[in-house]
Formats: sequence, C-alpha cells, structure tokens
Amino acid sequence: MTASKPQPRPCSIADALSVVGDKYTLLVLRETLFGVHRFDAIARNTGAPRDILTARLRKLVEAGVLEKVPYQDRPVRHEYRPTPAGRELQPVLLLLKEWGDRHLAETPPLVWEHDCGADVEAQICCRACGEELRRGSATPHYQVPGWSLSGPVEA
Amino acid sequence: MTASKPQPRPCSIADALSVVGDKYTLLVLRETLFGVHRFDAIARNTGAPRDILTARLRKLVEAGVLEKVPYQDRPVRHEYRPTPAGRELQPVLLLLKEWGDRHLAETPPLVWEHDCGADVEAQICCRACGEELRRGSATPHYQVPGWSLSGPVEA
DNA sequence: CATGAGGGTTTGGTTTTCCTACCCACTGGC
DNA sequence: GCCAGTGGGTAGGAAAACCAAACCCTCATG
Repeated sequence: MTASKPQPRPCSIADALSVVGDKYTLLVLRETLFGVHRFDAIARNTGAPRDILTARLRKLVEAGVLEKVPYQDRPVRHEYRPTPAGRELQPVLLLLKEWGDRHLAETPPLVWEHDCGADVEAQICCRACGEELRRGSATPHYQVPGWSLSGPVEA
Repeated sequence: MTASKPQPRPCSIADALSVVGDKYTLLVLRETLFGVHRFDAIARNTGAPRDILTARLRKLVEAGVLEKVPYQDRPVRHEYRPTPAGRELQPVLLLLKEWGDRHLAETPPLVWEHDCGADVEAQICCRACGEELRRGSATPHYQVPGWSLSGPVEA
C-alpha cells in the first residue's frame, strides 16, 4: 500500500517554474521590467490573449512577483509593477536573452550597453570569492533524505 | 488591409522560451545536467508523462540542446546528453534554483559548495569589466525598426 | 519459453489555451 | 444628452496540450 505514485525530485527549480513556468509568464514579467505596466500594452507586446493575461497577472500578484498599484481613481485603474522578488528574476531573463541571441537569432533585437562601454555579456560568479562559476568547481549536497543527484535512493 | 494582427515584440527571450519554455523542458534539461541521461530515470525524476517526455526530448534534440547518443547495440539504446548549447543553459537553472530557494522553499533541497568553501550564491557580472550588473547600469538599444522598449512606435 | 528491462507509441479522456465577441465604467467632444 | 474611445476585464466554444494506463517491440537472462 505504499508508493502509489513516485514523487518527482524535490527541487527549487521546479518550485520556481510552478510560479513563472507557464506560457507568457516570463514575457509578462519582461514587460513590467521594461517599464510597460498596463494591461493593454502588456497584451499587445507579449501577444498573450486577454483572458490568459488576466490569469497570469493574478497568479503573479498572488505569488508576490508583481503588485497591483492604482494610478488613477474615477475610474480606478491599476498597473502592474514588479516587486523586489520580481526584479530578482531579471538575471534569469538576461541569461535567456543571451542564450537566444547566441543560438536562435540572427541579429539580437535588443542590446544593452554597460556603463563601462561594452555591450553587456553576463558572467556568473561566486558571490563569496568572485571567481567565475564553471562546471565542476562546486560539489552538490542533497539535503533531502531518500534523494541523490542521480535519483531516489533507499533509506 | 494592413496590420490584421499586431505581432508581439521581437525578443530573444521569447525565442529562447519557444525552445525551453514548455512544461517539463527545463526539468528534463536539469536531469541531463545532473548526469541522469536515460528515458525512464528522467521520467521518474521529473514526473513528466512518458508521451510528453518523448515529445520534449525530440524537440530538444532538434533544437540542438540535447543529443541522442547510443550506449549499447543489441538492442540499440540511446541516452540524452546536453550539447554545449544545453550546458550554456545551466546558469539559467542555477538562478531559478536560487530564486526558488529564497522565495518558495523552507529548506533548499540542494546546495552546491564552491571550491572556495562557501555555499554557491551566484552573482551576475559584466564580462568586459567584471563589475556586478545592477539595475540602471546599462542602457538598452533596440535594433528593430518600429520598436522601442515601451512598445511599437511609428516609422 | 517465461520474465524483465529499456524505450518508447497508442488510446481515450480531462484540462488549458486560444480566439472572438461582449460588457462595464468613465472621459471628452459635439 | 449622445457618441466614440480607452482600460480592464468576462463568456462561450473550438483547438491544442496534457495525463494515466495499457500496450508493443527488442533483446538478455534463467
């Protein structure tokens, strides 16, 4: 009577994707980070159908990624602004953009010029020591009993 | 007779998500980067239904993110390994993991210990100058006529 | 020859998504 | 007042995606 359904791996990536992994969700966030905060403009720029956009915005507000801010009364209208948690996803978007630039686009539609003068190219570093993080320079520790990197293990 | 449907913003993030934005896709990639390369194990660890997994694997192979490598004849069996392009997505997963750790999980299921001794926490830097990338330290340049950061513009 | 593992495909039913249209509150022009 | 226009949604039905379970095929081993 045990183990009716094996659970998938406990994982923060999966948790994060349960919030931002739906279609259009990261594009909606992109718009708010670009400074586009209104329903109609977000719908136009992402291509999301209006009812889907309504659902995504509601979920993102509930998850604390966006907040709904009134910008006028009579009639009350709201705009959607990223919370600090939402802004923390900006690096994810930056890396996805760069990956798309490298592997899918002929000409990158958008380029950022850093204050140092170069076009922005991101590098992932260890916050503690400043070294670039590379494959094999860190060792994983699974904190969940019954699991290892390769899969479930016996107790 | 022009402009029947407005196109969404041309964007490499959207392009990237058209490849890796489907449900389970990034979890499948996670498994292959963890060293789990076989169909059954990937299905178990991600929770993806088998037919969906078949579709995702095929798409990822076509997109050049994974490759199908035979590991035995009689019967021929294949495993799925990340290509260089697939490994380039590892930072995206790392950032999603950290975001999930910070905002959704009580205890991070998985921690990486960097060679320097600290638990890994990623920092995004400018590859050219080494400075941490922060909000406002770069200016965008849209390369597509008819578009700006805030939306479509007149020609 | 039965059993079992690996790697799928098929079937059939349930959700999601998508699309078009409509609604409501208000404003500004006439 | 009447009309069109804007912002932010709902409603309803068709299309696509998803899911669980069952099935299939190839080979290996006992």
